[in-house]
Parts: sequence; C-alpha cells; structure tokens
Amino acid sequence: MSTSDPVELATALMRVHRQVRTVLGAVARDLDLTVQQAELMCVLSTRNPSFGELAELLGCDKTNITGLVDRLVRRGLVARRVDDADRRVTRLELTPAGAAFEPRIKEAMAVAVEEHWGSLSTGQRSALDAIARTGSSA
Amino acid sequence: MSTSDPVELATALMRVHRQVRTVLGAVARDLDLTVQQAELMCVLSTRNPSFGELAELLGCDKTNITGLVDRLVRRGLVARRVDDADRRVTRLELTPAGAAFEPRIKEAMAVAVEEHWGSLSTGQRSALDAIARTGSSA
DNA sequence: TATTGTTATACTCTATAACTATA
DNA sequence: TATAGTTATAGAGTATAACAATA
Repeated sequence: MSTSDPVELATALMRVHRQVRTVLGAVARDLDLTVQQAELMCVLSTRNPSFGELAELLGCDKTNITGLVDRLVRRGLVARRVDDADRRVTRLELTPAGAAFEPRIKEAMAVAVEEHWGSLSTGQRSALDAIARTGSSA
Repeated sequence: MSTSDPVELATALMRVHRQVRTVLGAVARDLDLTVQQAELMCVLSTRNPSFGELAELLGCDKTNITGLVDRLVRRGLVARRVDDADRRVTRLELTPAGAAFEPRIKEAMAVAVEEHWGSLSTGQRSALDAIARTGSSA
C-alpha cells in the first residue's frame, strides 16, 4: 500500500470523483438541478466570477456557460451584471431567490455526505480540506 | 475552521470533485475519451461488472450504459460477455487492446495529478485513500 | 411476475468554429 | 488587433417510460 505512488493517488482521486458525482447527482436531482447547475450555484456563494472564470472553475469551455447560465436565469436563481470597468465582461451573481436556495444545496449535500463519509476522523477531514485547497484556485 | 462541520465536508468534497473533473477531462480529451469513458475503462481494470453494477459505479441510470459501452466496443476497447449463470446478465471486460490502453489513462492522470497535488504529504495521501475506500463499494 | 439489458424520446452538457461588441 | 460573451452545430451524457428476453 504505497500511498506515495502517483498512480494510486490518481486512482483514489478518480474514485472519490465518481462517488461524489453519484451523491451530488442524486442531491441535485432531488432539487431539480443538474450537477453542473448545483456546482455553479455553490461557486457563486463566495464569488461573482466572469463567464471565463466560471468556465475555468467548472472545467468546461466558455461557450457552455451561456446555456448553463440561461437555464438558471430562467428559473430566477442567478443574474448577469455587466462589469463597469470593462463592458465586455459579464459577472454572475445570485438573485435573492438564488441566495436563499443555495444553502439548501449544501445542506442537502451535507446530509448525504454524512451518510457516506460520516465516519471520517477529524484528521482525515482536515486532510481533505487541504486537498481541496491545494488543487488550484478553484 | 471547524473541519467537523458537515457543510464544510460537503463543500470540500464538491471542490475536489470539480478539480478532479477538470483534470480528468483534459487527460481524457488528450486520449480521445470522455470523462465517463475513462472512468469506465479504469473500473474494468479490477472487475467485470454487470451493466447494472456499472450504472451504480458510475452514478447514472442503467439505460445510459448501453450507449456508453457501444462507443467503447466500436473502438475495440471493451467487450460484452453473457453471464453463464444468468443469461439475462451481461458482464463487461477489457479487450486485450483495452487492457493495454487502460494503464495509459491512469498514468496520464498520475502525471497531471502530481502537477496539481504533488505537494501532498504522505499522511494526506493516506487520508485520501481512506476517503476513497470509505464512500461506498464503488 | 420480476429482473436485465435495450430502445425511443427529450433535454442537458460538451467542444469547435464563426460571430458581435468592446477594448 | 485582441478579448469576452454569444450563436450554430454536432456529438455525448442523462433520466423516464415502454419493451424483449430470461428467470
């Protein structure tokens, strides 16, 4: 069990990725959201990114952000706001309805996550926290 | 920084999920695969799951497995095999070409992952390993 | 009758290329 | 000329419902 083997690190990350995806998918569906919509909502709770930044945060091409945002705008959860400093840039923000809804996503995720990973020790949780902060600016 | 807060645990997992998705997406695209195709290939390296088990492992409906598998069959990477004990069941296996290809996915992921998370300590890596094994049978 | 995999359908996500508006 | 967001397009992933084969 050589935990410093890069392939094992990759395997573990892929495994966690699959598991989180499954849990998040179920939670999102219960809230009538897709995984990507849920992720975007949660990102907005701490930032007002441009569309290009959103593409980087969500790991997809910028052209996909338009439609993704459109569907959430149609539901009244997010709103576009032109950047005053550079009018080419559009920033995204939660509407009041979106700001009220976003904590429900995280809380539903928290409940589901505790069912699967509730037995993790404090040390393991802080390690996960470090991993989450290490990866990149995302 | 109360790492035992369930919402923080959920937030960290969602963050890792997004980051891994971004990295895996880029790696998969380089190998002319989608994220789901790459995940399926890696799952097959240690199992020969039924289609129902695959759906659970990948966190999607069983009806999606048919098309996902079809595209990999068309590329000669995987093969269906009817279960002798229960002929309703189809099990999936890597072809020789698929078995030769699968390690390249994990190695490419390992290289990319080391770029992002290479600074993790041994303790953090083994914590991640525990998290990956805790979630479920997946 | 119940279960496994498939098909049909509709919608969402995805990248590539070409476009508009702004810088 | 370069950059941010949009549109058009084609392909892949997604769930729901209905179906065929097997148990």
